[in-house]
Amino acid sequence: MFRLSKAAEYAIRGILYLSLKPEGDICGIYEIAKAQDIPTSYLAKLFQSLARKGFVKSYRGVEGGFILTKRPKDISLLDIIEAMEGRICLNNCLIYAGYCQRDEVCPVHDVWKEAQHRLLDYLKGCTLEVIAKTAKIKTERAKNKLSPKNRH
Amino acid sequence: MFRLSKAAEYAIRGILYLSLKPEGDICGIYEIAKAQDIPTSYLAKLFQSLARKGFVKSYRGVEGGFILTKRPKDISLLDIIEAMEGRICLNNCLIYAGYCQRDEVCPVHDVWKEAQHRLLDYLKGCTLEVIAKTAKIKTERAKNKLSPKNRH
DNA sequence: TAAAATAGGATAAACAAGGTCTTCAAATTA
DNA sequence: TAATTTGAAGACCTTGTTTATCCTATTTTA
Repeated sequence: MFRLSKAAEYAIRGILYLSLKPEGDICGIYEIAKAQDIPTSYLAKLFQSLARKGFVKSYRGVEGGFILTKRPKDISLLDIIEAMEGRICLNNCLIYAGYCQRDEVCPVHDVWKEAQHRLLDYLKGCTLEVIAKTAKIKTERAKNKLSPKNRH
Repeated sequence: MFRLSKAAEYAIRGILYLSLKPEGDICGIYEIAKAQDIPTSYLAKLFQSLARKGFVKSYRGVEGGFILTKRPKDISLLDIIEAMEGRICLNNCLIYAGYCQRDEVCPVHDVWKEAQHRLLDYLKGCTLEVIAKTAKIKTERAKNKLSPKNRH
């Protein structure tokens, strides 16, 4: 199935939330989880791995939490996805050059190669900075809708 | 994980093989499986489902087998993939309009929408006819390599 | 009758999504 | 300075789903 795992989805949302905070703000896992409606203990685990991979820095103890270690313009969706799921690979024949024995005969191989290239290219261009701009517009639009009835 | 299932992969190769046969040729599952190096009984099951979905027609009994029921230019990779895996959905928020409650606030939603659109568009354009052309070139190139020293 | 599709169940392995519990580090307080 | 508290780190566990097969009958028809 061609679907993003929840792990990657949560990681993206979590990091995006961090990136929208004032720079240098240490932010606890509970706050992020609450704000993004993600199971806290699960998100904690994901952030541990994000810390090991250098996306965030962790602070233990009272007032501990996480901060972003890169600038939003230097983090793309592709970066986060690959950190959580490993390299994107639309088909087995693309695992690595030479993996697929049918490579030189199989005409479908090239199709996947091209499809993957296009997808990666697009996701690479989607940095947190770019997304944050959309976010601003969206939340403002949502605010304007703050008439009586309004669920989170 | 973002990967095509073997079921879809096998189905694509199987149908592609059929499409390269002279039109109207009934072709047994064993031949296809052998030629494409796919477990026979597994491919049999896949072709049953492809028959139910109208891609191929089955003939039972001695000399039975399958034929293609559509023209190669009317079958796209997307058709086959969706037949085997259901609709492509890069992220949960795209399951159907309204499924994702975060839809109007989530800035990542639009990215996935666009990415999915691009992928679908590309796969839709990859018909068996188009692929068959590449196939011809590839097999000829492979044949020419039958001289002593010639790697890639 | 023998070859071949049909129908389906059984399976093991991998993966996804989450939870629990203990340990470690930092800050606060007594 | 020692104890307490807060919160991340890390290891392990559970449960359900999906994948990829295999296998065994049961038709069908040349």
